[in-house]
Order: sequence, then C-alpha cells, then structure tokens
Amino acid sequence: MRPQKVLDTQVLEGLTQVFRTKGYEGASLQDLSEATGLMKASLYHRFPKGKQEMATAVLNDVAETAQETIFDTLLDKKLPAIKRFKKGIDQIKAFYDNGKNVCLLRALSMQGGLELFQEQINQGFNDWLDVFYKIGLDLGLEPKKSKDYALLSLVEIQGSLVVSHGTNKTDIFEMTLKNIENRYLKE
Amino acid sequence: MRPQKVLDTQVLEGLTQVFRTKGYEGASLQDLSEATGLMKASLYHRFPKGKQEMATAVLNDVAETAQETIFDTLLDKKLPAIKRFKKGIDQIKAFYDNGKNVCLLRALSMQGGLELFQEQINQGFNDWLDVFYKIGLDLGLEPKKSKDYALLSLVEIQGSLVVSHGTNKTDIFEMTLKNIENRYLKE
DNA sequence: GTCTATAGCTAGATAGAC
DNA sequence: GTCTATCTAGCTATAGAC
Repeated sequence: MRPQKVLDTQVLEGLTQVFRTKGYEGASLQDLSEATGLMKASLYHRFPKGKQEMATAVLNDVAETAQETIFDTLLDKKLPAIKRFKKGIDQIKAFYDNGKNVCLLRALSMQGGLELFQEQINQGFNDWLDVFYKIGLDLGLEPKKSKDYALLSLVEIQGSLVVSHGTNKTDIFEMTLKNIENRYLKE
Repeated sequence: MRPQKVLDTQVLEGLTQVFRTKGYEGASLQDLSEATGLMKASLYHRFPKGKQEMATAVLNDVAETAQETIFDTLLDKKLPAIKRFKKGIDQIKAFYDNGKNVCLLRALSMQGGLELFQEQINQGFNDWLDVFYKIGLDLGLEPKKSKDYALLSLVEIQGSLVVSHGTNKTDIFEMTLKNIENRYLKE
C-alpha cells in the first residue's frame, strides 16, 4: 500500500469547502480536485461512487463535527445548563465562522441536491431541533415553549446566515445569536 | 416582424421557475428551454448576452412583482396601518406559495451567482428591510425598535423558508409569518 | 422570431501505467 | 495510491435557413 498523499481529513476539508460555497451541482470535479490537492482519478479511488459519495461523506463529516462541537457541549450534563448553553452558542458562532460560512444543509438544499440528500438534510435540521428542545427543558422551559424556542432558534440561525451572506454584513449573524441567547436566559 | 410564439411574461415565468429551484449554475439552457417552450437559440435571440442576462431579467421581474404585490400594499397610505400590514402578510404568503417557493435571492446567493448578482441581491434584501422599517413606524414603533423588528422579520422569513424546504414542512413558514404578525400587532 | 445544426468546451467518470 | 490520457455526454453559445 502506497501512503496517502493527502490525509483523509484534509480531503474532507477541501470537499466541504467547495460544497458549502458552490452547492452540489455547482461543485465541479475540477473544483474538488483543486481544493483537495488530489487529481480527479485519485478522488475516484477514494470515493468510487463519485461526486454523490463525496457529498454524502461531507454531510456525514459535518454532522459529526456539529455533534461533537455543538450538541455534546449543549447537552453535557456535567455542567449547569446556563453555562453549557453559553458555551454552545460560542461553538455555533465558530462553526459558522462568525457568519462567513454558508450552512452545508442549505447549500445542498437546491434542486439537484435536495432529492439526493433529502434524508440527511432532514435529519440534520431535526438534530438541531432536538438539541435545542432538550437544552430548553434543562433551562426550565415548559415542553411546548421549548419546542417553539427550538424552531425559532433554528429558523433565526438559518435566516441570519442567508441575510448576512446576501447583504455581506456578518454582524447580522452575531447579533441574531445574541438575541437567541437573551431569549432563553431572560426566562 | 414575426409574432412571438411565447409571450415575454410566460418566458419570464419559466426562467424564474428554473432559477428559483436550481440556482444559477444548476440551471442549464436545456432546463430553461423546456420551462419556457422556446429553443435555446430563441432564448439567445431575446437575451443576447445569454444566461446571465436571463437571470438579471428574472431578478428585475421578481423585484418588480414584490414591489407591486407586497411593498405597495404595506405602504398604501390610503389604508390604516394595521389593515395594510395584515394584507401585506397575506401577500408574502402568496408570494412564496405558502412556503413551497424558494426565495430567488437565496437561490442565486451561492458562489457562481453571488459574484455576478451581488448588487441586485443586496438591493433586494435591503428593499425588504426598508419596507418593514416603514410599516413598523406606521404601526407606532420607535425607530430603533422598528429597525430591529424589520431585520428580525426578514431573517425569520428567510430562515423559515430554508427550514420549511429542508424538512419538507411548509407549515413552519406559515407559523413563522403568524408569529411575525403577532409581534407587531401586540405593540 | 424561431428553428436545426453544430462549434468549442467542460462536465463526470474510467482505463491503465507507474 | 496517484497519476496521465481519454471517453462520452452535457454544457454555453453561435451560424444560418426559413
């Protein structure tokens, strides 16, 4: 076995970058090749089923990252709810690079990608809702109110990313996160 | 002059449909041809600069539609503020076909489209902010609060469209509109 | 104004040398 | 495991008949 020229994690980083910014149809194998430092044929060696498999791998990897950096923080029962909530918000800020990153789920949600990855996209959004619901309960919200707040939080995160990106004002994202935080903490 | 086989308005409808669902890079001339009922060469006759000109025309047309159906309604000084606000919300619901439509500004906001149409996209979002700001004032909000509510409304509309679409639950969009309405009207 | 035909290029994907 | 070379199909765009 010959050694890998580029580590799997680096390849995933490159692929993620491209799919995030260009979407599924917009991402060409040439883009993916340049971003990873591997020739197209080498990408096919690692992902025999081609572009679709690359996107699936990226979706799984990003889901795992969100789980480990954000969700696990929010639900870490060793910390008091308020503390881990604030830490989680910071992680979200970092996850989206202060609003400069497009959400991968959104990027793959256009026709062409949506049909192929509907299941993972749906699962991805629902994971966010679940986690916000649970931390809401831990913060003392009634179940119904916690469900409402969870949906509202997800909607505002996604919306602020869209508007931040479209208007080129990333402070909209940060302000929105602050608002979300205040809504929970004033309870 | 030979008569048009398809009316300009119908061509624009077809183009809009495709750009909305597939984005800029994802929209092929074949897609656009099928959606409009015109051969590719005929599309080039009407839009000599090609796909980019088609997307620009669509952006302008959608902006005009938003102006005439939503913005003019919200700012129609002949009606009391509360009445036109409620009417405007209904128009927004119709504009996005109860959450089933993707927002064109968002669809064109991926890399590939964003650089080309940044100005129109930015203008589009700012038009929404302006109009919400003005109706907020008319409803009696303080300027600062009206500005906050305007941004929040835009963020929630965009976010609810993303989440509705990604989870295939369009009632999220309608519920969000209801929440936005209530936030203004309880003041 | 619309069409058929096609240019010229890039897409995703594969074969096979090393 | 990575590469060069190549295939076929699709892409945007254009030429020219009607």
